[in-house]
Amino acid sequence: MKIDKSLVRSIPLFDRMSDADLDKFLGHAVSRRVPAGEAVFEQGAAATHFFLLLHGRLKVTQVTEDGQQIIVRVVHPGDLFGFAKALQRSDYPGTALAVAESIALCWPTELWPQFVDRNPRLAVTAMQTIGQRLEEAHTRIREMSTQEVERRVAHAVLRLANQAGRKEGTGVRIDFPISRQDIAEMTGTTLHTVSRILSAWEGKGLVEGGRQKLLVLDLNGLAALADHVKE
Amino acid sequence: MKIDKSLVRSIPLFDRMSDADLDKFLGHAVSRRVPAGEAVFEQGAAATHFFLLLHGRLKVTQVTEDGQQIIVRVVHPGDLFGFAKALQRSDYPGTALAVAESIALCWPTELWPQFVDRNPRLAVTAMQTIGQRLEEAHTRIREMSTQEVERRVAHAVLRLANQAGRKEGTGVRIDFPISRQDIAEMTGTTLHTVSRILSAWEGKGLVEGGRQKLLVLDLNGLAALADHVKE
DNA sequence: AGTCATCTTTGACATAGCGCAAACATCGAC
DNA sequence: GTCGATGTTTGCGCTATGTCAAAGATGACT
Repeated sequence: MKIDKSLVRSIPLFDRMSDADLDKFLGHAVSRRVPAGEAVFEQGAAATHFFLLLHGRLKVTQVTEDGQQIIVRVVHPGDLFGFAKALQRSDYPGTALAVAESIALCWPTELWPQFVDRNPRLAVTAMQTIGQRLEEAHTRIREMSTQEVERRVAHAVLRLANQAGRKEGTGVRIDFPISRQDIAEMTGTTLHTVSRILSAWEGKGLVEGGRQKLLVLDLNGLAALADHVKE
Repeated sequence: MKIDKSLVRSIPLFDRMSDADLDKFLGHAVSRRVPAGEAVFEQGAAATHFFLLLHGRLKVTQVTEDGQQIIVRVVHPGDLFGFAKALQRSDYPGTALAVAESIALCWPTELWPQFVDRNPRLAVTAMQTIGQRLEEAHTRIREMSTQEVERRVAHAVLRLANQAGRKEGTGVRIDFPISRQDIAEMTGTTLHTVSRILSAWEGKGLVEGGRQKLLVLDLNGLAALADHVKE
């Protein structure tokens, strides 16, 4: 298996690993193509592998007992995901669904302890990564606790623009198919409300919508909305 | 410094550490008494130490730019807190306030890497701990996204009863001073709404309130409320 | 005992945003 | 090009909750 090392190197989790160890690590990996709409793993399934996204885009979702769905996070190229076993779970807490054609590296979870034993730094950096996710989660909790829907949506869109934005003409295109429903599930609201908000924004020239499309025209304007303390 | 090893042993983070290493670890600790109402550290301050709560109770809070406060979590005896540096932050993301007279062990953050180097397992178990917190955060996000206030409050109270409950007569007493405002900040609502909800519950004989007091009389009844899918 | 600072309760009112429903747009398949 | 599936927009009414306000409780301090 021949894998480009540069992408792997670029992610903090591996940047300090020796070249030999990295080769060994990659040697155990299997790469897997995932067509859009297909799941890499399902919520509740045994956590047999952990993954690194090389290309494409995934959304990790959870479904509540009563059938409601939320988007836990979006996985971008270079992100590690399906970490469950390392966090002492035996099953995946969510479903990872490809929203665009994707390619992921897969390792059997059993290998994780070995890699950590051989390379203690790995555990440290992994912990930092998780720590970052924890912070993001707290940010989200803070927003949901204190901000009204429009500001939350503004923040979510800005984050997407940062993480998955591609310059396009006057604005920034969100670089994967995303529906109002998705945005609703990321911000804790309904697709109706999101639709209304985006329509209003479109009226003000802040964004430009479309079926599963979003183009941000005025980042500053959006940021103002997101930060603006209503007076 | 003489410290009782049994409590420290009982927490997962240290259960696999050798006796010699544990002694060394504890040898570097300083214990600190924190009177109720005083902060162990403040949001934004340089993360000079990390801590282990031996006795008492803390709440970790964050304040938003516009002055709103939320409670990130409650720290119980045996919990590690003020972890910031291990997660690659240089400052504390929140304030840790003693809600009851407390005693904490303190280590300088610089020691963390040493301990990890000497004891790689430590990093693994630490990561598991953080992973658990991440899950809790996601649970909270899920609840805030999909459940109405009353159910969220029910869940929060049940959690408190589990983690800080002391049997008392017919019911379970929440074992530290907690205000309606606190519960509101844990569930993303206002103290008014919490007060109304608790009053209603009191009417149904589920709980018994009081100034900064809460006694749960009917755990099952509350659980029913928490799980009940409204039909 | 009395005073004060904090909490708590409750009422009245306002409204954000949800649920429901129906029309409309877009895209891929045939 | 037509059709069907899937996503989007928009109107309308409703209600859960926030906001504002004021009146009790409770407990600490002197």
